[in-house]
Amino acid sequence: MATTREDIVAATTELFRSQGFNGTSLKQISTESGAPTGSIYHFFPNGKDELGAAVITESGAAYQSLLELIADDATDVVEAIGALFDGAAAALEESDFIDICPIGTVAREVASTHESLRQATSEVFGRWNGALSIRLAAAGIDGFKADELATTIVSAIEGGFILCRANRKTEPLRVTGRHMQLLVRAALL
Amino acid sequence: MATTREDIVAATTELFRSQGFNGTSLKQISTESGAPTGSIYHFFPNGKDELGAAVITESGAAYQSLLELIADDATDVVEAIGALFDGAAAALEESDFIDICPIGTVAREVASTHESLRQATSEVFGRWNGALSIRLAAAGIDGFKADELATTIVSAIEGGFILCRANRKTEPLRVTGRHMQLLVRAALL
DNA sequence: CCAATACTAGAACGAGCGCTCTAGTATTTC
DNA sequence: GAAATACTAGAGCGCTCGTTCTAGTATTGG
Repeated sequence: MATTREDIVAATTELFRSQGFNGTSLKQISTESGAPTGSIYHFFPNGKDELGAAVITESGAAYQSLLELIADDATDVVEAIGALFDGAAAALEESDFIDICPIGTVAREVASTHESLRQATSEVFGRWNGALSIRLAAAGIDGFKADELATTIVSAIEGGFILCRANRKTEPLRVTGRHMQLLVRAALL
Repeated sequence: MATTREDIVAATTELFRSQGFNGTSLKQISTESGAPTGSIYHFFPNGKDELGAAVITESGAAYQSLLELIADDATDVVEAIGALFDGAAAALEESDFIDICPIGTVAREVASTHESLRQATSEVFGRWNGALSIRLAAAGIDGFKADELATTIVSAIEGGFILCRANRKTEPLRVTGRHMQLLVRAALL
């Protein structure tokens, strides 16, 4: 059984996915989560900004766990990259192209206007980069190259979400994933 | 001398870059463009949605011209890709990380809620893809492969903007650009 | 069992939203 | 030069925004 706080964060995460930060109102969050305004302000006294930061940090950690699960399940790092992009594409299709990463959306919207949120997104991306980088390095890629490759892979996933959502097609993520596999394979030689 | 309509579109484009669609109010657009509300509704009778679509279509065309200029200025297609990403990175830094592509931001925000805007973003991305694809094919890459590569390149640019903006660093775009050059070079062999 | 704390509940606030409307001034067209 | 059209100007509409506030109910600790 989920706590009220978890309900609020979960509902907000879902709303951020399809409408972003500015497009989501506290009224909607209250309705979708079943928690009244008072509860939202009880758990997040600084209001929407604080709730937004929690959504970014916590959903960022959840994505990272998923990423690590996928990676450690694959037989090699090249297969892992493919599974990552194909998994994202499948989730997107299943949700009628709603289920994109909310962090990239919020980063674009508010990086210039809400410094605390910008920092939260930056930290999450940094951690993803680290998780990917470590696994690429473990597969035999030089540390610096691994870090650069991880940066490109995160960029490609986030950009892939944009094209998939705009076109209502999963091809961009799948195609981009295959190109990322190619880059990793080349770095392994 | 710019027309009032051009002033409105230009001001809105600039505001979308830093705050997105939902984060930008008509009041701000009026103030920044110098045009009163009446003028905005004179040129865009269907209001904010119609203005938003115009911003996407017109700034999309402007970016495409820039892309073609850069591409046709370069000695080869690999150099062109590098110039594209480095140019984007430089513009970003010069503008204190505000000057990202507004189209990717709007696509993520409103693709599920404003069908007309989603279509506008899809068309723009399609045209960019075409412009890139033609040039990759002209350099000797098989047509289908060229199209796929173009998709990945557009994804990578848009995703690169996210990481750069979140981290307030230009490295992600530059690193990603070098990786794209690598992919193109590999496809040319 | 009672006091303190945690949490729920939602009405109400001022501010700002997108949009409409009326009235005005330029500019064109015949 | 008169009539029609194009555009400017901004006050004001109903509504929703994020936030605050008061009052209530559970839950906990001594």
